[in-house]
Amino acid sequence: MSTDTGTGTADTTGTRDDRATPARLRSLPSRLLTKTAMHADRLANQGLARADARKWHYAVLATLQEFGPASQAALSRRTGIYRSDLVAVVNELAGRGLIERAPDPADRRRNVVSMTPRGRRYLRRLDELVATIQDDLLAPLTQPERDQLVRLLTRLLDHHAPTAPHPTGDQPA
Amino acid sequence: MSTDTGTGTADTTGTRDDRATPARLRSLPSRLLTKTAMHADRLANQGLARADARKWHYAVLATLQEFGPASQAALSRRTGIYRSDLVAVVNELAGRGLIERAPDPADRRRNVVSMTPRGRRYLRRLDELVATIQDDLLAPLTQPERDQLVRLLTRLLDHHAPTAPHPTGDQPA
DNA sequence: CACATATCAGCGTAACTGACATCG
DNA sequence: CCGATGTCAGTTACGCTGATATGT
Repeated sequence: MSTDTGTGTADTTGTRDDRATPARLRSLPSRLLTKTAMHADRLANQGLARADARKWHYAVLATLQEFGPASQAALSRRTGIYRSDLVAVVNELAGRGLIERAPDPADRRRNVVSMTPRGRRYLRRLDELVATIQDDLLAPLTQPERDQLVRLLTRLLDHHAPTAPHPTGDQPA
Repeated sequence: MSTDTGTGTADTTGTRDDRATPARLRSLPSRLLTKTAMHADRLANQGLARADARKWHYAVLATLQEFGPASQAALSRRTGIYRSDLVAVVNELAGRGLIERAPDPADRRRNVVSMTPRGRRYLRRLDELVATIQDDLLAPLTQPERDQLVRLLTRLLDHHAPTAPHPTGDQPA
């Protein structure tokens, strides 16, 4: 006993039960995750847009601050952004004077990317924005609930992405 | 006291701390959501691919079964698939004989979409696949934990998508 | 020679927008 | 004339895959 309107009671006429999500989809974990992530992304993008930034910019700057200057390859591995896509991000950040890209004298293949003072100030602003975004996103939850959510998601993620080894040389994380 | 390697201890040399995600990103709820959703999507796609299906196909078929025959516009609202994109999905499903699209005699703008017997059988198969997928996705969690996760996500979603009104005529859900 | 780095060019999918003809 | 419906064309972002030139 559950879902079975079968082919019976139709709604060919149109305007009635309309616009309701079917039960089987409503509580599908994978769907819930996707939809919620979508809203989270929207919030994040809108929020960061207030500083003309996107998630990638924040990821790179935060990584630079926590680990210090690094090559683009290292940045790629740590942020989870593909080497190929990272180029554009680095270009943009460098173009705005937030980071600097200089050839590594020790290894001439590399670019050493480092933050500028302006980049550091900018990152502080982004940190605030990000904090606001998370708060907005998690608004309906109490603090313990938020912690629980983070724990549950972390466990799912750790289980499905066990410090992924990478065949090609890129990292899909 | 928390995160502050500042510009100090660098890693210009390359191979050392490499490949670790910065603390500020690691537990960011929005990031966790996005990443987890990404893995969930991957699982769903892989799983459904075993029956040459995608999420949209499942959504449409499940909706048809629960509400009976409906116009494409109604399907769009209930599934959250845009009217424009729904066309292709309906084409595919119809092409495989899983649904039927017939002009509505009562309202000549409409197509009445309904499932065929073959579509019903197919949906049963998809239902099994989907169940397996969810189980795979939630593997690391106990049943109460799974329920909790669903509850938390549902609350987030309900809060941020309060039966969204739609300006244009499409629904962004 | 095998490997890493930076870069570029391109693909597939998904969400989304706009326009348009048809019809109520 | 307004609004809904089905359809098509096109945009943007993102994840991901080569391939290539250079250097270790």
